[in-house]
Amino acid sequence: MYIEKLMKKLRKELRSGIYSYLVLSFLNRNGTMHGYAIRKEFERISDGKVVPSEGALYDILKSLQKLGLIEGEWVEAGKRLRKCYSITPLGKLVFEEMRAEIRLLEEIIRREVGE
Amino acid sequence: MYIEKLMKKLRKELRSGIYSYLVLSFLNRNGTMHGYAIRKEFERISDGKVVPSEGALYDILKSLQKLGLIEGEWVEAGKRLRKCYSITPLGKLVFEEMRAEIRLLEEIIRREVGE
DNA sequence: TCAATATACATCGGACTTCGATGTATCGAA
DNA sequence: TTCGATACATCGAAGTCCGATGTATATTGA
Repeated sequence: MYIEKLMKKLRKELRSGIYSYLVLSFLNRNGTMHGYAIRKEFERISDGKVVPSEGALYDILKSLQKLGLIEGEWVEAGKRLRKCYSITPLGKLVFEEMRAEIRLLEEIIRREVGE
Repeated sequence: MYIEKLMKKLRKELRSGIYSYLVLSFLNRNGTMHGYAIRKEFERISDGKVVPSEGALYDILKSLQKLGLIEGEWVEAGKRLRKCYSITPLGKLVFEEMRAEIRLLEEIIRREVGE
């Protein structure tokens, strides 16, 4: 159905940016996590409703790393190598700034749309 | 400064989608508006803090029109032609759906980050 | 035992976004 | 008459998320 596809597209747009924010928040709270665990955390906190695709998540992780907001490190887990991420001091700073930005947007939406 | 540029980029991401949502909201509330007026409305309701660039706004308008959420019509204003937009029935429907999606995201952020 | 499922990482092309720069043109006011 | 506000639009750049695809190990239950 047309409206289904439409909403999928618009949902995607609305979520853009919020994914990065939540990743920073998870790492800020939990210390260190690997990609798969981060994805599980999205599932957990949103009841499976707000979960980036695997491809998207690794893009986000790569991007945040490139920006210096998180750090990745290869860690042995049994015979398997896992890439574990943690937030940097800059990441913590930026997280707080993003928080302020989100509050601003919430405020504007509340004023505009009501409730 | 690095963090300035960083925040600019991240702000942009966070705002993605919300612009479309607010345009629909303006048209839903005001009936008919032209592009420039929509931009002024962004300035008004956000104290100049959340305003898409001109390029971005016309892209958004074009996109919403293509999706069938708004309609554009050329109207004479003195000797000048203005393109006036209004929301379609589909647009109203989608606006409500987006509202639900935004509430969901707000709820998740509130649960995750607190307050 | 062995087959399915879950865990875990990553890349690629496609479709799409916002932005800044640029261009055109009209209007009102100093 | 010149400047700034009004008003529209397009373009390339950089970056987004997604779905598909690929690789490989661990676990579980039939």
